[in-house]
Amino acid sequence: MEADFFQRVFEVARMIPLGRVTSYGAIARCLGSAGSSRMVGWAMNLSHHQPIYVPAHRVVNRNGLLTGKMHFSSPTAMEELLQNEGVRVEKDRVVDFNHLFWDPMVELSEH
DNA sequence: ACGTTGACCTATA
DNA sequence: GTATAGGCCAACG
Repeated sequence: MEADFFQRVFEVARMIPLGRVTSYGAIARCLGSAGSSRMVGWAMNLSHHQPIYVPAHRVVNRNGLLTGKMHFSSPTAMEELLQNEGVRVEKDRVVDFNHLFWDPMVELSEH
């Protein structure tokens, strides 16, 4: 069950519940490559080229900052998508990020 | 082929 | 608490 790193990232990203957010490091750690958090960002970049829908807007950095919003169709598309799901975004930052944080490793482990 | 960049994180001072 | 350094691996020029 070893798929490409990017493929796995897409899988986890799709598992993110609606109205929840996670971080690159959490996904990278869940995949076993804790230090490869940067590759998660690259994977998200390729997510737009993927046939499946990948909610890249639900993935933010450790500080809950929308660092990748500039890579979206529009500079405001990311926060608009998040707010559309009920996630409050202020100044390119997720409000109550700690409360909305979704750790794939913990959630999948307890399941 | 080599050097730089990048949607980041952790550690140390 | 902030500031600085190192690491990570793939894509781009």
